[in-house]
Amino acid sequence: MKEWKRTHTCGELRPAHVGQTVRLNGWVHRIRDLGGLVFVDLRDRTGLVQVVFDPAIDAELHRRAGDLRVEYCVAIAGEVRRRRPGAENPKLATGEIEVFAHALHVFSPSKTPPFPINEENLQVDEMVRLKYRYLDLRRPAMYARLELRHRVVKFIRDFLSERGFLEVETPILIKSTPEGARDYLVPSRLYPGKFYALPQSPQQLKQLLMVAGVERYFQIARCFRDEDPRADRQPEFTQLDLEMSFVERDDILNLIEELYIGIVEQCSSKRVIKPFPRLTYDEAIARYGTDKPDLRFGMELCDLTDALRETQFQAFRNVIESGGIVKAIAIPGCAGYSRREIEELTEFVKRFGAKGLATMALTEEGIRSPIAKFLSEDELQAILARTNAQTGDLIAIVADTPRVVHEALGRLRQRMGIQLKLADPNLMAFAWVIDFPLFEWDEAEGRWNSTHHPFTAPHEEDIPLLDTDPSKVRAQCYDLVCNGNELASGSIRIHRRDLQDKVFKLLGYTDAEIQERFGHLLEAFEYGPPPHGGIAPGIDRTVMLLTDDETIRNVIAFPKNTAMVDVMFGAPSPVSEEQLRELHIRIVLDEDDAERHGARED
RNA sequence: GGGGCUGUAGCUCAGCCAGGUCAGAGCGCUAGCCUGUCACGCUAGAGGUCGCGGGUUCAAGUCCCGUCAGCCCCGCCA
Repeated sequence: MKEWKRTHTCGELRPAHVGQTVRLNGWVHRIRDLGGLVFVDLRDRTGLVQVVFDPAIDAELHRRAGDLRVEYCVAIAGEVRRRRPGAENPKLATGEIEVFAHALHVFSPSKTPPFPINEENLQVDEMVRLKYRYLDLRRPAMYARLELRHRVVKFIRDFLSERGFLEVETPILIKSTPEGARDYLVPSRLYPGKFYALPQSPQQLKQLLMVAGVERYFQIARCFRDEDPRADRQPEFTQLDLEMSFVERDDILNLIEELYIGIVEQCSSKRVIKPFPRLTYDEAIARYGTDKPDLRFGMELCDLTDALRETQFQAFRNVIESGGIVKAIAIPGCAGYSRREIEELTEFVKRFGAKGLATMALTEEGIRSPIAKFLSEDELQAILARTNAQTGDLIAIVADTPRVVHEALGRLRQRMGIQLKLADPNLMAFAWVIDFPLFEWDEAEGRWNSTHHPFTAPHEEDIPLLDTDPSKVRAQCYDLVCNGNELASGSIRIHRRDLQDKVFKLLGYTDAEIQERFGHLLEAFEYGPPPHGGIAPGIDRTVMLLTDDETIRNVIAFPKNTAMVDVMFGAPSPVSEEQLRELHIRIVLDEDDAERHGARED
């Protein structure tokens, strides 16, 4: 290696280097063999440079260059020369110069890669990319993602360090507390029949750090949740976990707002809207039908309930009389939608519980609508006025319970915003959503659930409602949303033992359960816990938004696929009898499982 | 647990909806030619159990059933 060690990187060479003899290390990106002259684009992580093999310099070397193949890992030594006039390549940062090789060393040859490394815009089957992830990551676009992620995390570390935060590591092997998502379990060898769990988040640990007097904590924390995957989810993912003592909500909101403005402005070329709008949960639901609205476009939900209270259209009237609501959105420019296209939208909203979708197309010739004949002129005018629809728009109306109406129209709004390209891809439209309800009623279980988590503090003035109407208690919690994604979630925590007990009781925990699951935290809270609160932004999603990726997998170096399989390593995999014996574990498969997956290593 | 889409050469795809020259294209690969290319060019060639199994038919990438795999979504994600 020593005599071939590089003096320069490929991407840094400029006309200023002309005349210098340089050594370069890298991979053969592309070869153009003209017979009498061989051009090789040499690539390292900094970029590309053109190397020329000229028989006039060394005939034998020129011959050997002809044997090079793509992705060979090589060193070359040569002289930097300015390119002859007209031969410059403005597409390359190094395009004004080239390196005339006088020596070549092949560190290692390469088989032909299973997919092209040198084609930027080729969409390759993700299964193949994941299997050969080390080759996928060689592609400059993928390296750029790793690099961006590094810069984002470094910015976070610097930003918080400057503000007095301490980065503290918390354990990966902790205790299973069967709240929320399914835990990943790790069997204990020393304690037969007992298990550790991987943290879904360091939630309780960071609160204990506040009791410990750390005051300002953060961690780039790996979290594990055994739930079914999605494009924006992985079984393990990374959060910026953060907690502060002696603060109130706005201290955290202001800090994170400044942090995210910094991330976007320092690490990307996207725009942010400052300051971040703040919406209450109720407002977000009412206007956008979701608690994670995409604010890059309008198309807000309009309430038609009042205007249609006396309507003769039974479908609406029945809904309203039984306590439901009627809302609408005006979808711009879609008045020309065919029956088939409208039918497709109807199917879409039905997936979210709507019984149907009423539409009114505002064409040049007037209103085209299957329901117009059931509505009075006043009612039609009210709908037009409230939706502020213009000629050419398609008004989409859903009548149902508030929950269904908001879900269906909220999803339709988001989908159409993207489909109609109303959302500026260069804009990061952040917003805070605040004042979530502390509890939500769980129909299936017939009890209250925490909207955020059971340590979330209620608003002071709402505490009396805990005894009278828990559904009306607002939580001191907050979500950071951006472009229709939830990026972060946090809250001011309960630090009073009596209040915490009261909340646990409301959630239906018995004293024994409270003791078993939260005893350690509650005991700590008997030793002078400070008022505290925190937040946990998702790092993967943050980076994914900055890179415009459709999936979180693209910003994770070694992700799992949607079957939760690591196709490069082949994990999960069977383990040996010996390993199982040590862990006191016996595999019990039912017949279907046994047929589909062997769980033992033979 | 449920739904949708996809599966043809190493890669990206056409062919399927009207079953019968349907084993095809581009890129890549191999060989030859080529001294200013930069997606080099030109010539020739190799390469496919059309995901797998079954069925219908004289005949199946093509139609039917099942199954596997991938992606997306619903449920789930305190």
